[in-house]
Amino acid sequence: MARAGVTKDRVAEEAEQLADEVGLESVTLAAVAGRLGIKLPSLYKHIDSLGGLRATVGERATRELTEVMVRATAGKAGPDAVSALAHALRDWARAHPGRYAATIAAPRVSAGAEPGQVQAAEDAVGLIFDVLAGFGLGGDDAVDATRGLRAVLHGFVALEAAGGFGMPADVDRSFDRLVASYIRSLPAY
Amino acid sequence: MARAGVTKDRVAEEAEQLADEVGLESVTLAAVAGRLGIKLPSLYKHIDSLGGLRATVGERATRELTEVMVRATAGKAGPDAVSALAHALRDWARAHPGRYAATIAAPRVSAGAEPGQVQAAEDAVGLIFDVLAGFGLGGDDAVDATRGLRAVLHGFVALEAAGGFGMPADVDRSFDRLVASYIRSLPAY
DNA sequence: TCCAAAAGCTATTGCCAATAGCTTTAAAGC
DNA sequence: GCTTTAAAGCTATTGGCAATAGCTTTTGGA
Repeated sequence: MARAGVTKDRVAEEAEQLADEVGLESVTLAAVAGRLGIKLPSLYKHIDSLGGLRATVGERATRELTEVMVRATAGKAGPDAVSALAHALRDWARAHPGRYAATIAAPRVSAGAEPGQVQAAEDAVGLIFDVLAGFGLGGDDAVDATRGLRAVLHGFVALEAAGGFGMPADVDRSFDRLVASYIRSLPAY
Repeated sequence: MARAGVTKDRVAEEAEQLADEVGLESVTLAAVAGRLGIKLPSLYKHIDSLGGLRATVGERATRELTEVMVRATAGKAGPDAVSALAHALRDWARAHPGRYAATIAAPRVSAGAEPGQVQAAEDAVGLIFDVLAGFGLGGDDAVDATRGLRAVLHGFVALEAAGGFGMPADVDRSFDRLVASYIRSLPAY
């Protein structure tokens, strides 16, 4: 009965949606199969393993996030571009928490990472690098600044997602000020 | 045969060591029990559940990290204190990756968090708050600056632990510059 | 010395990932 | 239009794990 019409992409899409709903760690193959209307073992006609599916989700999510940031920074430069990239990343991460988590867990280059995954991660970092290029940074300075921005953005988003910030004060404002503060520091790199 | 001499603290210690060795997510009750020389079901005489054990590890790790940061900042103030706190946190996180991960996953105040866990998390944040107090910050400014420092530190440490930084450039230097950059931005808060 | 609570055990259940091997569908070739 | 075959589904099974039930043994205090 080969008629459920399941494809690798549909499996990945369902896994992504589920990850956003219940958390990346709580995605089970049984639940993904159930959503697709097939039984768990049938999934193995489309994936290698749970780990492989997670890696696929990570790569797709990384490409999606990169695309979102590219659009957000199009036609902008300097502080405007950095600010737009920062807010685009946070907005997307809040809308897609499971996908976002997959982008961080993904680039395990140490283990046997697929070329596509590595490329996707490099493209994402490359975009940040390019956006910072307008500040006249070169060599190690640019590397340090890129790492700094990635740290600032991931740290804030991850703590926010983990419920690490108490209710009271305005979290949006805290983010705005952190990003603005980072941008002001760029000429010093 | 009540003679293995297992206590709640010993269970937590073994879970912590295992978390540092294989990762927090890969800690199984079977492995913890094996290390203690007892069978898995016997563990339930000392813990409530796997989730409860993870919460206990998180609380203990938060207290340990706070203590490390307190010692590192003792007798220091201003930029020196912030820098010492930052480096103490990163050093401890690199030495104890599983424990560190537990400190972030822990403070799920939204769900039913134990009072002890909430207190431990508040103490840790309180220390950062106090260290930043020397910069003349008050009210929301202090909250924003505290969130900013937490984001910077967690982001860098988490990306580093995930293998997010490619091999080449000196990671220590990137961290030093990010922390210095943050400290320079403090008067502007 | 006794006895009751603490701490261990075996057995069992249910969920999950993964594999083996069978069946059915559907498309491609004739 | 018929046949063949690969793809895509299925059931059955295994092994690991968390969790619970219920029994046994130890051991410290009355």
